[in-house]
Amino acid sequence: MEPERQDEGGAATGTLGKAIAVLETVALADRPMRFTDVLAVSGQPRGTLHRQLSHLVQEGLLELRPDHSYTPGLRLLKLASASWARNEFRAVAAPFLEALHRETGETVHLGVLRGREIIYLDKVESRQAVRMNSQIGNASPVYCTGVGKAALSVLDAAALNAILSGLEFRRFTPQTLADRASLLAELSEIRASGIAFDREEHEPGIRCVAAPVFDAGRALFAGVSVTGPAYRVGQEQLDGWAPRVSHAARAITAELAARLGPQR
Amino acid sequence: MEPERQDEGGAATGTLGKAIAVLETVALADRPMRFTDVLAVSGQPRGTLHRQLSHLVQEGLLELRPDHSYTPGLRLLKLASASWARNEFRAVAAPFLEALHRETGETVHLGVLRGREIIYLDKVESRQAVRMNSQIGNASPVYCTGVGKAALSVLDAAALNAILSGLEFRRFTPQTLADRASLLAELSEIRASGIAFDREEHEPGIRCVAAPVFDAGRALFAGVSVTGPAYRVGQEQLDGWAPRVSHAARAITAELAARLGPQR
DNA sequence: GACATAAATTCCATTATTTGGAACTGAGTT
DNA sequence: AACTCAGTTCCAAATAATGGAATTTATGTC
Repeated sequence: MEPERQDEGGAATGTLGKAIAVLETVALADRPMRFTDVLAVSGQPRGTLHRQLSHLVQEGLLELRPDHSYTPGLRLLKLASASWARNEFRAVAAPFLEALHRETGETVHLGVLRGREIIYLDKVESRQAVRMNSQIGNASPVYCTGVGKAALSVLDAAALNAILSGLEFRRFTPQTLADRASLLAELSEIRASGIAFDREEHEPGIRCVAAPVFDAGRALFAGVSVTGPAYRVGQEQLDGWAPRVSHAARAITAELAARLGPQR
Repeated sequence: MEPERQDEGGAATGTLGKAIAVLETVALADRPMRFTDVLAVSGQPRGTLHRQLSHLVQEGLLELRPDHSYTPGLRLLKLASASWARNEFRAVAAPFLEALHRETGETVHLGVLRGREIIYLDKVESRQAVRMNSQIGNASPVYCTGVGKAALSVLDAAALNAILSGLEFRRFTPQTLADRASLLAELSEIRASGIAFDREEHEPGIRCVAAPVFDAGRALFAGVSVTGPAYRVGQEQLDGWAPRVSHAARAITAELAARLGPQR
């Protein structure tokens, strides 16, 4: 057995960590799971898992339906609601994302740099509020997403270096920038133009334009993007959207400085 | 010390329960809390609390900022997104709530009966997506809210009796129905009309019209409401909205039966 | 800049909780 | 009636949490 993980963080969180892993398994599943379903993926002994699920149910984080399937509980929804409403960065950016979506008609993302990955914080997809899609909270590589490259482009040399060293490149598509030199070259172009593209570098058939959003004082490096399918969105279209994306990104950056900057 | 709680559920959830209590304290606070702030409300020893917070941070449920304040973490946002998107009942009702809001211009609520309380599941307030307000997940008394009385009105005698026995009435305003007899009388009127009002019975200056939503097969009893301030919304206005509210409630109820009913 | 004060963090023997294999229950099937 | 499978309960052993006190680190004051 592996006694330690090499990842950042380090120490084990004991009981809580296992319980949250179970919670996440159930909450992120695309359909209600029954006891045996959870047992199969959790890799824990029956007795242990049963007690963990019982505790989660008692706490209101999960709900046990009459048919013995587990679903997210109302208390989780409450925490959900609160953490969503109180994420300042997301809240500041939201109206700009909406505007960008109205202007382009395509999917708009807000992603933030976290270690060596991009985590999606918000997404605006359809005009009707189909908010909080499951994409939110998910991680993607920095080096082959528009938002990722945009965020990298505004890092200082030291921080960039810290991320690049130890970054493992994987070729997702033929277009993926799969080595340090290509990425660095691309980043200096992005620094010059203020715009990053994803030309089917992560997923075949998916393109995007992105621009950086940041608040250096808070070590916040992020990006906004407009994404579309390649069959409908050509390079000219991306170029056409670039000014709007850039404008939105600068507006959010300015708003961050104004709203969060002059505190205490 | 009290060895047991008389509340439903019973057994203690040990470590997890305490950790979640801490998580909730921080996540529901209206501003970032520092260690001492949490210590003051948690009532736990320093060492214990510190380890709990550390674990929550390591799990990504909380985030520790450079200024030593704790805020909800990205993993909580991820769980948020998922549990929000996957709550079937909320998702089924959402478009009808939107429509009701467009028709009335006032705040629309969706609340569900949980034990002896109403828990708010969704809320549509402004046209711009200010969704997931902090009200969501909060509990209110059944006997003095429109949604609560609407939900009670569709319960069968046994279930209603189980809730009423042991219900403690509190007079929030001069209009509050603060005893069983008044409430029962009101409920039979609601049963006859299919419409419940809150005439400043819970909060002074706040009125609403509500109608019941239910899926008896799943023991789901809920309600939708349109709420407004008394200075702007008179009884005539509530009466005027009543048909629309009632229509929305029946539409949701029907949709539930169609979407959730014929499963397995 | 040095000092005083408060806040945050670490330590570790004690204590309580989790662990997990196995036995039990009950519903559905052959 | 015997069999299977999902879910639940049990309890001695192993493990993780506890919490008071000491230590380090931040913050404010003169």
